[in-house]
This record gives sequence, structure tokens and C-alpha cells, in this order.
Amino acid sequence: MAIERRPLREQIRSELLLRLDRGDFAGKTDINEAALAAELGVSRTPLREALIRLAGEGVLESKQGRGFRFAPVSRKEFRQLCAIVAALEALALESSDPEYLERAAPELLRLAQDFSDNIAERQDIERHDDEWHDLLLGGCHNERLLDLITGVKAGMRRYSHLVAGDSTPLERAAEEHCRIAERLIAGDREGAIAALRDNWVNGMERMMSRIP
Amino acid sequence: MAIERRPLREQIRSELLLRLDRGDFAGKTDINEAALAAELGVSRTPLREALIRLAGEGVLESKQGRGFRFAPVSRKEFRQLCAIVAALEALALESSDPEYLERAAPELLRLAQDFSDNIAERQDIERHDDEWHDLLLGGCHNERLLDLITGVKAGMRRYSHLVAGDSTPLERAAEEHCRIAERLIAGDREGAIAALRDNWVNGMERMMSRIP
DNA sequence: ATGTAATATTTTGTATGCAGAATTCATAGT
DNA sequence: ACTATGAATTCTGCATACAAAATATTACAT
Repeated sequence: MAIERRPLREQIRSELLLRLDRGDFAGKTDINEAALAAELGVSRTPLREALIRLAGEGVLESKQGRGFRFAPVSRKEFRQLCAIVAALEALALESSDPEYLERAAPELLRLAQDFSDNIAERQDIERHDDEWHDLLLGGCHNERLLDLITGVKAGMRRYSHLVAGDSTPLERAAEEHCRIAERLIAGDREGAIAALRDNWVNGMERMMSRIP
Repeated sequence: MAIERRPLREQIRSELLLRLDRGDFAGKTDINEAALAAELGVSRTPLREALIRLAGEGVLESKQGRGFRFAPVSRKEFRQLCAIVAALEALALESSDPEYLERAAPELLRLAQDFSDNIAERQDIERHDDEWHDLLLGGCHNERLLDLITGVKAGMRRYSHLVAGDSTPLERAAEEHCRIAERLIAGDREGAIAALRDNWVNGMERMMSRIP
């Protein structure tokens, strides 16, 4: 077996993002370093390193002397984040390898259709959605851009658990994914980009009412 | 005197970015934590925190057991970064308060003209250019977006010192800034956005030949 | 009862210490 | 001379220790 050889700070960061997905930090936004470190079975040092990284990505806030807290959610910020990823993913798609898109399009369509048939747990849905977008952008060779997108999406996870247990967003998302894939199959990249932008705009609208 | 009340890690980060601007790390890309900490008069802990933050922003690379190094420059990455900021600033301009743009436009034009008259030190030029872009985007209320832009631009500082001592890029940049401002004065935001995109694309072309 | 000052406790921010990985250097063998 | 091997050194990654700031608690005065 290949033993874990990633720095602790990264493993911790992953774990925290995972918990964020589960909505573990819903109310209690303040973080107690000693307690959390003990819970994770690590020392404060790598934990703080992970927290600093997350703060840089906007998932956390830090205030001098007052430590870290999960950044509060707001409609305004969610709107802002959606606008950003929409622009970034559009750019990624724009600068993607056309051949790749042609090859990936059928698979994208298939996945999108599976998606709507198969109503699963929220966490599965999100993983599925992430994978779909990853596949969509797999033909983009701008690594910095892909990293950036990943980072911004990490910040959006704070919002994902709010949608828990409602299936209409899922259905609409699947439908939009189909539309994007169809445009790609038709070789209409501009149309696909426009559909992608719609996907984010609509995704935003869908969530908006659920945010305090 | 108002004493410094920011966390050390942030002061260190600023200092490192400053040195990056000066091109201090030109050749020696590897970082020795102990040595640098001693030089800055701090311990390794806040230094490492600053390094981790910078690594998150793409300014540094980190490899397990091998510490941090300044990410090597490459034409490819520079192209990627330019494409990203172009898209992000375009988005920022797109979502800016129209009234603000109307008010700021004359000032933007004036600054751009000063810019070309007055050939100063490279560091002044960069500050001036940064301020100009800040003013341009001052009407954008998407704070997350502005933060993101700041972060990506931080990563681009590794490239800025390469242009040292050549005035043609300056002149062309000033000219483009004028064009953007003129479009804003004319109330043609779409045109301004297009000109802004050009500014980045051309800026990229200008630098490209200087990068190894 | 309420507000405030003084003190105790908690918690963060920074420094130091230590184990293990990576690198360097020296030596031996081909 | 060149490579391989192994010891010595350097450096990172993580843990622990300490000091200062923030928060909670108590005591007291109004």
C-alpha cells in the first residue's frame, strides 16, 4: 500500500473541507484551535497552517488576536462567487482543446442523463457534479486557471449544505448539463459557453432563497 | 505613531512580495527557512505561515520534505496568468457601478496621460499602473473578485522585474489606458472592456520575448 | 440590580525543540 | 576517472513551550 505522504496541513485542509460539505460547522462558526487539533489528533502547528491556507481562499476569516472563524454566508457573497466561477469556467472552456471537447462530449451527455435518472444522496450529487465539471474542463491546459477554479469552489462549499434534501435543483442542473453537452456535440462551443454561464446564473437563483 | 498591529505572517508576506518586485529572488529560487527567518528577525513559524499563504496563491511551490521555492517563471504560465486577470478585470468592469465609471473616467484619462509624459523608475511605474487599475475597478462591489484579482496579480510580480529599463512597454501601456478611459468617457462600457482585454493581451505580448 | 474595575482563565501568536527526510561529502571499489 | 555506498550534515515538518492578548469571572460600588 502506498502510504500517505502528503503534508499533514493538506490532509487537514481536506478533512476540514469535507466537514464543511457535511455542514458540520453550520452554526458554530468560531474555531478553537486546541480543541480541533486534539479532535484531529494533530498539533496546532499543521492545523494552523491549514487554517491559514483556507483563510487565503476565503473559506475562513482571521482577525488579529481572535483566531479563525468560518466566514459567514450571505446572499451577496454567494452571488459574487457564482459570477466569478461562471467567468472562470467560461474562460476555461473557451481555451480548451477543441478535440478534447469533441471526444468528451458524449460522455458528458451520458453522465448528465444518468444524473437526472438517479436521485442520490446530496454528497453523491455534489461529487457527481464536481466530476462532471472536471471532465468538462479536462481539455483546458491552463493549470493556474484550474487551480483557481478549484479554490473558489472550495469557498462555495459553505453554501452547498443549505440545499439539502430538495430535488428540484438537481433536476434543473441535470437539464442544463445536458444542454451544455448537446451544444458541444453540435460543435457549438460559443453556445456551450453561454449555456455554462446560464448554469451558474440559474444555480445561483436556485440557491438564493435558501440563504439567510 | 500607530504601531504595527498586523500579524507577523502578513507583514512577512508583504515584505517578501516587495522583494519579489525588486527582483531579489531572481536566480536563487530555493528558500532556506532558517536563514530567511534570521534575516527578517523573526522565527520560522510566522515565516512558514507566510510561505504557505504565498504557495496557495501560486507565488511559491512546495514539495514534501523539500520546502518552498519561488515558482519558476515561464512564458506559458505568464500567458495563463494574463488570460486570467484579463477575464477577471473584464468581469469586474462589467459589474461596476456605471455612475462610478462616469465620475472616474476623466481622472483615469488624466492619470494615463501623466503616465506617458513622465518616465520614472520601474517601481514607480508599477505602483502607478496598480493604482490606475485600482481606480478603474473601484466601482466594482464584488469584494471577493477584487481580492482574487489582487492575489493573481501578486503571482505576476515575479515577472515584473524582467521588463526593467525598457520604456516602450510603458508608452504602449499608457496609450492603451488612454483608450480605455476614452471609451468610458464616451459611455461605451463594452468598448472599454474590449480595450481592457487588449491591454492585457498586448501586455503579454510585450513581455513574452523577455521570458526565458 | 447594574455597571465597572480588578483578577483569573482561556486562547491566540510566536519561539524553540526534536525526529526524520533529503542532501552533501567522503571513501571505496571498479 | 567515475560510480556506488554510507556516514555526516543540513533542513524541513511537526510538536511543544511560552508570552501577550482577549475573554470570562469575581468583587465591589452605586
